[in-house]
Amino acid sequence: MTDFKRYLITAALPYANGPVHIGHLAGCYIPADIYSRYLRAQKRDVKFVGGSDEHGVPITIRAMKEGITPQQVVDKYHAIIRDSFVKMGISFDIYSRTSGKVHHETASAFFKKMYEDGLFEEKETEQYYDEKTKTFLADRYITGTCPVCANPNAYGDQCEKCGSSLSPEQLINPKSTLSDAVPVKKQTKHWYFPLQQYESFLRTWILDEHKEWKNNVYGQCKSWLDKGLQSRAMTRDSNWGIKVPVKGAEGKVLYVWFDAPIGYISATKELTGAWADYWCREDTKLVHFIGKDNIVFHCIIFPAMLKAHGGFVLPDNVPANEFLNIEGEKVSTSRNWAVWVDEYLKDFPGCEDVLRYVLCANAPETKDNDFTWKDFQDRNNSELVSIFGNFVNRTFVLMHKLCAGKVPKLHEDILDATDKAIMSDIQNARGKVETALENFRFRDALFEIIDLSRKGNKYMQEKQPWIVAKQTSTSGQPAADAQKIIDNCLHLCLQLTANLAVLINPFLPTTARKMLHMMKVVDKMLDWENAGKLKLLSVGYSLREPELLFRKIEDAEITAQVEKLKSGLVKPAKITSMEESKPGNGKPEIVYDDFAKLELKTGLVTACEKVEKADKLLKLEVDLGKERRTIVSGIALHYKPEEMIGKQVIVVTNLAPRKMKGIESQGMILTAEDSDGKLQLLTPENSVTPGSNVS
RNA sequence: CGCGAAGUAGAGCAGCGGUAGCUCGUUGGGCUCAUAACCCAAAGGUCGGGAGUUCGAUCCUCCCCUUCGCAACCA
Repeated sequence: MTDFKRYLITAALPYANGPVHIGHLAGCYIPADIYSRYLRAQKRDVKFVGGSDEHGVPITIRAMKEGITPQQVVDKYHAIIRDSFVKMGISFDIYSRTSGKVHHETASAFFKKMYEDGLFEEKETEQYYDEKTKTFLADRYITGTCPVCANPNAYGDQCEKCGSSLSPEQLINPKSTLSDAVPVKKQTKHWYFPLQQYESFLRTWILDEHKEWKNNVYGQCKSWLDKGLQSRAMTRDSNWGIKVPVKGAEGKVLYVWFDAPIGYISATKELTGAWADYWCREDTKLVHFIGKDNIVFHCIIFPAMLKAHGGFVLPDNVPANEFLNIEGEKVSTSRNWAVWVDEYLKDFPGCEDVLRYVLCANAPETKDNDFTWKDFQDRNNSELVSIFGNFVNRTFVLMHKLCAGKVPKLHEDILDATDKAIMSDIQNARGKVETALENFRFRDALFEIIDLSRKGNKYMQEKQPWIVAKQTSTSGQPAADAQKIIDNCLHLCLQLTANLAVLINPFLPTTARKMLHMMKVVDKMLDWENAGKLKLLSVGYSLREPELLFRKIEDAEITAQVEKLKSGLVKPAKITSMEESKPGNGKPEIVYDDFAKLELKTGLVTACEKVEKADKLLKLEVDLGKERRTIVSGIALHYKPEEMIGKQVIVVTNLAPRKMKGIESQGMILTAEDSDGKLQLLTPENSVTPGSNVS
């Protein structure tokens, strides 16, 4: 367990169709970096690898929309992402990319070996195909009108407006998002990986041998295994990606979730000729840092692939974090509700460590957490500036004032209980931080360090050397006894400061370097073995004037960020596209005859009840004068059943009937949607006879 | 609908069978070396709701509610 010879740390490959935001950092890059820096400080053999994930359909679609090539898309974002990581101090030993040559060869060979060993199943299925752009369409890339709520922008797998799960067949007027073509079904062949064959292996390996994994990870794996695994297609129809290295597989590429994790292997290959030591020897500890959305791929599918291929180590742990929300709402890149790292770096130059601190201190380790700018400011101003920074600063200032700028002697003869307590606090801190880090509890580890500086402040307050200094002898200098007390206090505070530098180094590397500079010592002092030692600074050594480690963050900066976040918010896609298009609306012009095809009548709701097991559906009985009809409508989130009764509504009466949750709906009720997604019934201004024509 | 995780003071978190704890914030006091920073103290919670097991439950069991995630060819 503890005798691993090598450590291989991976952080999830960010998808190169956009920049990274703070949720990405908090989710895996910061914890992975802290862990790697900690291991390096312990002089362990560690490789920290990562890279951009550059394949997959969303990239080809972005390229198509922007009129550039997929390669140009990934080149652009790979550069931005890499730059953000470098500036944030994420210390990858290599940051590679999956469009690279080594990766193509590695992933291709990996697939080929599995293929030749007969580990895949070949299956022919029918899939939707866009004949105009000559591409197969995932359900996600087919849109049409939702049969449940009539949202015209529902996806082939789901309607985001009403949350209904859909399949492409259910959409009214299905269209390809790529070209407006009507999708047609077409035969296609793919290679499936029969995960079920690895079920018993996975069961033993995870459920029996890795009970120490985090609750969220273990729970989700157990759920998958209990449900039973199924074959999964490992190839896709696309021309962007890694060609399937099999005869007759033209126009097919490896599924991104097959190719991406192999990217960890390729990156290691690019880094070192000794890559196989890290991937193939049992005494390597492999740790994948990821966000919770990736759990199954890293705990089930990739390990099964590694096992099937043979010859690779399996991850020892997969400490997945939950998600970070922003100002109470979940991050959404499409709505631009995010704090982008590249923008933070421009807005807060020199404050990289502050963001590292806040994201670690508030990391979503056990549940989703919320990032607020107010909390960012509070943590900076109180914990970093007031507690940690201030301790270091007052130590240095006093040392210059009372000890002539040199490390004072420790007079063992007059050490009292308070001195001894702080000495053991310093010695104990290391163990606490180590335990927390070994168990991937980064928040706790960081807290222990801040707590140590808190104890330092308290110690100094009790010793109050500035008061003691006033006990002067006849010469006007502090009395000899008084000076001894001052010496001891500042000696210990300085040793504590040196310890803080060692401990904080994995978390806030830039801050640790600043502290080294003040103490005039070399990087070597940051070696982890120095943590807990009380003789890091030698007596008589002269130190520099202090510089401030952190600056206060003003209210104005915070309100500006909140403002920026809110003003940058993109309204739902439908509304923006309408604003952008020419006056009128997004749909093509029609003639009167098209409109006349609709039969619209007024109706009176006579009865209404909620449809069971459907969040959004109400079942209504509507009086249309000559007849009564049952209509199912997706308005339950906006109207209660009882308030619907007696309402006048406008009904489309010649719409083909459609079954929803087993109830046949014989019409459609018209509503208007305002900007925040709330539905309002359309209703006659004054009461009219049920069954009146609407035109 | 199914599966997983989470719901504890104003905020963020810990505890997980025996009189509810930490940090920040708030209020009051003290100090002045320190970036109006530091130290001390107080106020603030029927531990999501309900039932059960137990001498006793925040902690175990069951049901329900809320949030997030996963799955159904979304990386």
